[in-house]
Amino acid sequence: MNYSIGEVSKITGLTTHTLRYYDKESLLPYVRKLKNGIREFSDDDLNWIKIIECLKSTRLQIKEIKKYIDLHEQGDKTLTERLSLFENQKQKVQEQINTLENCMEKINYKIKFFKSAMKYGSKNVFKNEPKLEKECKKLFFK
Amino acid sequence: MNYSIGEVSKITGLTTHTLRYYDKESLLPYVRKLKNGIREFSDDDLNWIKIIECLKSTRLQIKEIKKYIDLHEQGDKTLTERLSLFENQKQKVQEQINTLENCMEKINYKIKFFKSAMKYGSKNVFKNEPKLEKECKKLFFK
DNA sequence: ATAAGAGTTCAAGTTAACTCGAAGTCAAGA
DNA sequence: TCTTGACTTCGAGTTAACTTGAACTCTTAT
Repeated sequence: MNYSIGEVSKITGLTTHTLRYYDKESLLPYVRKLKNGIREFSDDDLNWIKIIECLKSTRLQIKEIKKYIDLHEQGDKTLTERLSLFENQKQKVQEQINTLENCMEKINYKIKFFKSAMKYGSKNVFKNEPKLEKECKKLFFK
Repeated sequence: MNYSIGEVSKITGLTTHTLRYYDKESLLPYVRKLKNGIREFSDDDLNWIKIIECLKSTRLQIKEIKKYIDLHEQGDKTLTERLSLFENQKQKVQEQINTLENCMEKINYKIKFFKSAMKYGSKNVFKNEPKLEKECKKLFFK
């Protein structure tokens, strides 16, 4: 299947402006252009966009993504480099997950705290629920 | 224990500039000031900073953090609001974790792919490892 | 014939969260 | 006495990733 830039915009939620911006930044190296200059997106291009969104969600900067695409275009001689780029990124993503899971614990604690405070008043939470006090100490005070 | 701004800077890795900036933005509502205007940070303040860092890592904006702090300062009548703020945030964090775990799968696939490509050449990976082809389809093509 | 949707270049604006520097003050310690 | 580290205000600069708009062209469908 082929898609116009407008269709891709609808599918991905990115504006046509943003898509052309990505193209200009050479993040979309495989998008064909017809003789009249009109971009023709393929399913593969949609997948590239998904990969870009994926990498972006891990806070990889556009110039880093570009770097990866450049390597990709240079073929198999850059495999080692690409491997280490991804191993590096894997570690970063793992760190982010750990951080978020840590936050999640804190958020869950807070939610429990607020619920208890709505019952007893915030000053009486620990009196009524000593477990929460322990949890609090674990989370915010080592 | 009490800490000067310089000490807090060393402990947290934030510059004194940033700490004063946070203070100005009222993200540090409990930092005392001595008569001579010098900030005196307590362990509680250090914990507040940890909470800020935690919320920031979930991409909560400073003005949202400020909003939470404002609610906090208004006392128990804002408990419901704070609860829903955190429940909202919990959902967002869960989404982020899901996204990252999805990315992680893709990254792991890529790593396997690169390793295989280094053995067989990128064009021969699927010939030699049909499992990878399946995995590829699962990840990038629904 | 005209509107819709595609294209181009180019420059400027936006937002968040700092970041930096200047310019000047104040107080304590070696 | 002088350095260090704290303070203040103020304003400008930075970076990333868009975002917007202008100004103009080209093609195709109604």
